[in-house]
Amino acid sequence: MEKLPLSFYRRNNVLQVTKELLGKLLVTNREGLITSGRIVEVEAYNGVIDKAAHSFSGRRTARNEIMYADGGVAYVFLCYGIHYLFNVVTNSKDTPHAILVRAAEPVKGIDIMLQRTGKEKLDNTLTRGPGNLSKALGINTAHNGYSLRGKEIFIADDGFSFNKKEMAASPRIGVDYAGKDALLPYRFYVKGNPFVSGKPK
DNA sequence: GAGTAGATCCTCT
DNA sequence: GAGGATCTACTCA
Repeated sequence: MEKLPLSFYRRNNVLQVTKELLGKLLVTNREGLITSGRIVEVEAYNGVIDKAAHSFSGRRTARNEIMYADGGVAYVFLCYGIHYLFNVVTNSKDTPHAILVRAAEPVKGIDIMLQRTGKEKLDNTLTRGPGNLSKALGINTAHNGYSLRGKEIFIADDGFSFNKKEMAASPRIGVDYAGKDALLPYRFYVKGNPFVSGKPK
């Protein structure tokens, strides 16, 4: 199992990187507790020209500052006061591309994830949707800016990949405020996977 | 099964 | 002071 190299994240085509994240393993290691999931749903946020992105038109604030960093770090923010959303920053410095990881299939540490989410047994709600995923993996704003090749949180390739026929694209979820950019097919997911969230329009 | 309200808090205007 | 890259539970049918 290999951690993805920085060159994977620092390419300039965020859509390509987004597609290639499907099937990779997202791993967290909190105080020795290792949990991981296979990524089955992601969304691309295309820098300054994407109205749905926090970085639209070059907006740069304390919150989204990390989007302007070199690719290969985590961007975590709190949404609706309740949910932490985990993003992968891509491309190079000053180009604020990011990928929202929306869902993963539990692989390791399922009992730990159940404990964190207060669930009794594994079902498809454990890591379905960005809020649940972060909760199960123990991700919060403390991880903002962390390297994705670090000890506590990283993304790895274990040689597995989904068949192209199993993947599909659709508009993104929950970004209706973005006008016509809300219609862009920037969401990629694995067809028929029970952990994939949302209802594409 | 579909539709809606409520939770809850940080960030930006 | 408003609202958000969400989720769940509850209503009504």
